[in-house]
Amino acid sequence: MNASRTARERVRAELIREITDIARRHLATEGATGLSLRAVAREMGMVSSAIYRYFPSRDDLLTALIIDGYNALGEAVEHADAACARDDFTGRWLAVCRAVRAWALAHPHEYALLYGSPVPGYAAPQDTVAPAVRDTAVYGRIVADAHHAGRLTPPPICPSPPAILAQDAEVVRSLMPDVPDDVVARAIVAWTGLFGMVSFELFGQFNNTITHRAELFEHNMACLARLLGLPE
Amino acid sequence: MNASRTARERVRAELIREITDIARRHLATEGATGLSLRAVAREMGMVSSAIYRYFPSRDDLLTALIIDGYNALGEAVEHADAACARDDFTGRWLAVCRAVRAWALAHPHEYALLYGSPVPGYAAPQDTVAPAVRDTAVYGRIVADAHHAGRLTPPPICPSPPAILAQDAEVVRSLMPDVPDDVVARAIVAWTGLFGMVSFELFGQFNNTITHRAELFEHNMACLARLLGLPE
DNA sequence: GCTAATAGAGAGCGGTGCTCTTGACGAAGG
DNA sequence: CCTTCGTCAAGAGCACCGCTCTCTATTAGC
Repeated sequence: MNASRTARERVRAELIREITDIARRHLATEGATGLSLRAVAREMGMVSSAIYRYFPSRDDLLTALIIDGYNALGEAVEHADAACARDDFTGRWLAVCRAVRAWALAHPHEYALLYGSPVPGYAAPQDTVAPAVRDTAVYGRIVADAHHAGRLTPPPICPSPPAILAQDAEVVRSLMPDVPDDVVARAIVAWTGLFGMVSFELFGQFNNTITHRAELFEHNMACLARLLGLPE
Repeated sequence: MNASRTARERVRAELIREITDIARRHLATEGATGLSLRAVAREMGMVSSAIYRYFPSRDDLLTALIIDGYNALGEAVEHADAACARDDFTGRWLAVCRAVRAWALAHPHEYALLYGSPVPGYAAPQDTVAPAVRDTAVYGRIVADAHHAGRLTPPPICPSPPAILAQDAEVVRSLMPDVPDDVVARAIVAWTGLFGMVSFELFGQFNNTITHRAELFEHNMACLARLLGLPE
């Protein structure tokens, strides 16, 4: 009875898995707007209406892919960080940067889904927020570790953040505990700088201009590391 | 004969203008994927097939909107820069940053079209590249002006760029003449940082985290100014 | 074994981009 | 002046989309 129930559940889970797999493949080749429930159903030998037994709408399928994407990126970032010596904070930051860029280049459409223009009419449900910060959590840990090890020497060039940002810093501190406001602010600069760089490359802003993208990326991330206060 | 020909051309130009106006309004409310030729035609009291006399495909209409968007953003940036004292280089940089952010917040869907995920299957034709660098050209002038005025003091924290980037720097130098490679590299860091920040805010990455976005933006752009070497 | 839940199939609605054909109109040339 | 030719709006139609509804067959649980 329990076994039989799980039997049905199992085939259902298997079908859901197959749907998302096919959908992810379609996403990778055609992009988000080219993802169609009917095409997925066709490839599964199903009639289109049957898909709705498993995903009540196209947006729900998209949500599943988004969550998968955040988790895949987060996992890649976690692995990259884990492969570094714990006290090599600059190395950990650079490893995270490279992991983000590599994953984005390998999965451009998924990256666009996560960090590109939001799909109109689509509101990210609450289930996405936890996977969405997996990569940021790794980054926050690096910043916090470096700070607590006394290896984060703020460059003298940055102004100190206005007092009003203290509230927001408090929220961000859940990812990088016990770090002062100015470090939080610089951490945001570096983090947005990383994704600005990756997005520019991936979304075509470097076309006809930058050819040595890996080298430029490496150099720019080193610059941001210095701005963040990481040692050389 | 010439007058009559221009008469026909005139009504044609007027219709094209009306189509793009309506399309831009639809784009602003529904976003790029919600832009439909049929809806535009409906609003014009035309039958959908008639639109194809003026825009051979949906992508061509999109291209027109993209060019308009680049020009609108470029114009906003040019005006913001022009309103500053020529030798207030930091002020000019900050004015450009604020102009980009303000325009993006006012036209989120157009910004997404320009700097968000590329529309799948859409390749930007060559006509878009000139308008696309209007804002960057303004930025390049600021950097070059500051450098030649001797007001660009490179912070000691940045590594110098690898020699291989010299080729790409040569291309970038068409926008900021006679500027050394290391300045070019830092200029790219700041520029991608600006758009990374705007994109994060606009694409929802700051949801549930950052509330004082204008203040954070201001502070971060000041940080990037210092990284760039601009005076306080 | 019977009942109730579940899954798939099919038809259908309104929408999309795009193509092709048809008929009307206006401008240019004999 | 009249004809010819290019332009344009219109309509029908194709293949696709998301999504809903109904009907039937299967299956699980009592």
